[in-house]
Amino acid sequence: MENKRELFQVLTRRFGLLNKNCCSVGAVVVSSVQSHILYEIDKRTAPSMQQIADAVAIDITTFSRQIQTLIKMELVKKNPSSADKRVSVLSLTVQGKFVATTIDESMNAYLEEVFSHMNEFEKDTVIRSIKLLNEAMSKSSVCCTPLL
Amino acid sequence: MENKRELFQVLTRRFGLLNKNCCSVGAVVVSSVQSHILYEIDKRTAPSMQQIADAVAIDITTFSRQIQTLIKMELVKKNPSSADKRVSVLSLTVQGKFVATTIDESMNAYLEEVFSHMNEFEKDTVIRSIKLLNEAMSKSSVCCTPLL
DNA sequence: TAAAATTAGTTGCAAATTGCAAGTAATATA
DNA sequence: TATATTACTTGCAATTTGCAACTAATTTTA
Repeated sequence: MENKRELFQVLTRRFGLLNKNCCSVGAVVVSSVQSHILYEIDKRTAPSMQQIADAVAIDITTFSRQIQTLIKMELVKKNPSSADKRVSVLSLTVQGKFVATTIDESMNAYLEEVFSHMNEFEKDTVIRSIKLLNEAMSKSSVCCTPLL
Repeated sequence: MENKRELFQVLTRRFGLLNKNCCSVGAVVVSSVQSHILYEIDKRTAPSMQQIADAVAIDITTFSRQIQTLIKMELVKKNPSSADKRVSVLSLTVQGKFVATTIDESMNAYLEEVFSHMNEFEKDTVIRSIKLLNEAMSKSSVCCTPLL
């Protein structure tokens, strides 16, 4: 029975690092939180602030300010919803879409490179395992409530 | 061929969250970076500042200040090395050791809980996959240098 | 249907975190 | 012995963070 935490500690650190370094596209430099935000906006249709804030699991006040920054950078647009005037609908600008896509491509390229060190069988196994893990984590009662 | 990035994005977000919430032990609250630092100090014998800073991949100046904070919190001690007077040797205080151990236990407990949603075979497969992934990532030429 | 409660989002702090540039002191190199 | 390198620290200055307290819109409820 090996030390599971060690394994995950290393893995998450690597991904943290990767996220940190992923995020400049030409002259545009986005932080890793910002890249997550772009990613989630891109994935959804007409999402609200709260939806994205929940998806990336950051405080709504922090999120509000991050969006302000992204708007200044002309990567994101914010429009009042006609259905509910409290709600702001988020979308990517053309540039934002480009940045999101470029980051996505480079991340996938990186993952391809990583997987190139494995044979087909290993590759499949690893992918399936990550899926299993994600499912198990979402079922877990412990995650994301204070642990102690 | 599914979207690998999506899989990893979700996984790392979950672990990020977990790390965020992991880290209060009684009255002592440590940030996730600080818990990584404690973890790495605990793992090594008589490590230097630079060694730990490299291990957790943070800037040495930021690290220097984080250590100052941890010393004020009485979780870490710093002693000049007798072999090389430039070097500071780090160690955990009794309290620091306690905090590190408690966090480690709660993380492992969480992981056990997550794995409890799987059968033995799946469990083994997932663990083996994480190992494979870590190895592949360490072989990668792309990781941790600017991607674009 | 008017008052009360909830929801979405924004600001004002104040603290913590970050990294670059420039420093000191100790050691290694030429 | 002079020069470079290494280990670490400090001075900024910018960014990021979260809590509390706010506005405005919508729902609930009595």
